[in-house]
Amino acid sequence: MARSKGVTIRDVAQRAGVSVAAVSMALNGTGTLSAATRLRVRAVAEEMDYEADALARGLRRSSVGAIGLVMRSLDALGEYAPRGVDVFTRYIGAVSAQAMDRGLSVMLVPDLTKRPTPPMALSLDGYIVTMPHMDDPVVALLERRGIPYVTLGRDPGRPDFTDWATEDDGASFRRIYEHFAAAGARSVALLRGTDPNAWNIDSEATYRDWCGRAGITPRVYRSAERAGEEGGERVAHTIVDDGVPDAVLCHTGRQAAGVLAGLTSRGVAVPDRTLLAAASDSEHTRHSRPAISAVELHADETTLALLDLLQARIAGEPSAGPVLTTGRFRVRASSRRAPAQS
Amino acid sequence: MARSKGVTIRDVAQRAGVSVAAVSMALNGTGTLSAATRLRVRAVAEEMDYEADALARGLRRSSVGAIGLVMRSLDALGEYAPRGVDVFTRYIGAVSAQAMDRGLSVMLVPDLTKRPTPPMALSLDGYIVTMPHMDDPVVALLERRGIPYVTLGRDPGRPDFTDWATEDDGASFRRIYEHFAAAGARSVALLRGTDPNAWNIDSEATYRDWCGRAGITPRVYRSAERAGEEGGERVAHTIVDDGVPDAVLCHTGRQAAGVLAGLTSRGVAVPDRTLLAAASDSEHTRHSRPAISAVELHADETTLALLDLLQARIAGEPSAGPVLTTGRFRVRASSRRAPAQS
DNA sequence: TTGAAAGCGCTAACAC
DNA sequence: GTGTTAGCGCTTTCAA
Repeated sequence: MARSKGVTIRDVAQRAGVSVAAVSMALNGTGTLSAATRLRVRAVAEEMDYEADALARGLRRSSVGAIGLVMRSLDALGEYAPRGVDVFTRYIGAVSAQAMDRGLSVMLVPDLTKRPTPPMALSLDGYIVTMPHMDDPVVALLERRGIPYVTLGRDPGRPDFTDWATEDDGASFRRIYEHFAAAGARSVALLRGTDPNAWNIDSEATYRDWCGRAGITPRVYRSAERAGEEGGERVAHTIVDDGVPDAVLCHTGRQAAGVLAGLTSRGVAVPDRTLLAAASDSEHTRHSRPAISAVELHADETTLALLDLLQARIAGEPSAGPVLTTGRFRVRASSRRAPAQS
Repeated sequence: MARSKGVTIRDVAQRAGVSVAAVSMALNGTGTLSAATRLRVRAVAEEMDYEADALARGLRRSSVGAIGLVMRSLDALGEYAPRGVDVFTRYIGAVSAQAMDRGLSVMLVPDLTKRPTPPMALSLDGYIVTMPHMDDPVVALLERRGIPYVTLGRDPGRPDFTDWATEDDGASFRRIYEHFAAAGARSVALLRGTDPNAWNIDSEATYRDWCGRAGITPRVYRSAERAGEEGGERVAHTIVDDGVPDAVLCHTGRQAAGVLAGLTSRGVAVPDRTLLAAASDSEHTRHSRPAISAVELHADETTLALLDLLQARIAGEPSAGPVLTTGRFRVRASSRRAPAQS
């Protein structure tokens, strides 16, 4: 339907009085054609508003000028547009925009292993997989099919895989702990998610490591990402029951907002009694009262690296990864001792 | 490359001991096949992890299960990831997410008329074009090629075209003017953008109409969208030179942030002396001091309508458009007489 | 320097 | 019921 009115290579050939092969060569700059024919064919093609069909071309070349983006965190969430959570859409936007600048189109694809498989999924030139899980089936599928891919965040199950980039979460987390410590916090609790990705796994490790150095007893809580604010709120009660810590760090903005609500409802003042921060930003962290300190996303640098890595992979060049970019912790009222407006 | 390892329909046919046609029929549920063969073929296909090549399939069917999204505002901006402006990425996210739920993939495509044309662009099943311009070449191209499309925001040059949806901007603008008036504003200036799209054109008309009814002399200023905050700041000076109005409404968040800066630098206090609001939200409106009142984007409802319209168009059904969804004006400190924290 | 022809993997007539 | 075959629009040998 979409391609019904298309001018084909045959039409051009006929009009130019040459063979289809000549047209193909002329337009792709391949083969040995006289400059004259080449020029004439190009003129005719231009005039006829001819545009090679990407499908047919891809069928031969097996390259369609488009890459896929699959966001595992959203797949896990079971919801592709969670309210107020904008980190994901920002990644999508950043990737799409930068890919465009390279002449690549980006297709957002849901969990590749779920049926029915999105039609074009297996025909794309390559993939960016965000936050792959331990033994991620999507990664396995890509691997099995020989489709080039890179990941945002390392693949926790494959330390040897180097085609990944991420913001330096370890550094961000440490900065937050130090910020807490500087404000006098002695006990710090961590609320992490349950997706088995590097983000959760490595961050807990960073936390335990830091606790070890600081001589603090680790207190790790968990709440599924999909439980959102409610999950955070539930955990807040447990935290209070276990004894109010001086500071709480939550992985997601939604969790942090829930924890804030929970703590407040139990009479625990933030930031006066307990400091609060989130390791990823969202509408929730920005608009809570008090606003919640968080690591702000600056996707551009990371997605740039990812595209570089992916293009190298597609071209069959050796990996230059992994790439770590800097995260930026933004201090807001929730972790400032002298409360200020957001 | 990407498709190198692929199992083809022939492999399946051979293994199942049937013809390729039988496999095609079995998997697509078409033709007349005995239940037995159908089942057996399916089993074999499953076992071999066979997945039909979308390219080859599309070549025959001319339908690839993917739609394009082209954002004219970003094309005009010349920059696909403007800092702090998240309305666009939110649209992208919303569309992608909802399309996924319908088994459609979304491909973000830059200006279709610019060379080189994104390879897959002309092979997609349909398009969503956001904010088409007057005599938009992208729309013309789609039209010429017979590719179904719908638009976010009406096509200003074609009043008869009905396949569009948008938030009810007219209502939003009127609500803002009334909000201004209720706060005692007598003179209201408008700062609009220069892209020749419905958003700019209709909003100015709404403004002039409202001024007429309210007996206010219209004061329309313009600043190119791509001029961003700087543009807004420049205009602020002109506005002050022309005489400080009681209120200023800016089309974009970036413009509003610039106007705020400009007014402030000239000693005009917001909101004490002059009220300020923006007709579209962004990081700037949310994080300025004072925070700027703005129409918050709730893309879901609108994108839902757009997808409905597009699917109808693709299916060749009659148009059910246009669709108007409700915008939501969020009052913040910049337009509240008793200043409060953001 | 050019053209003819063989497919890429698939679907849909049309035979058997 | 099932298989054969003719393409979809393109690229790419291989001959001419």
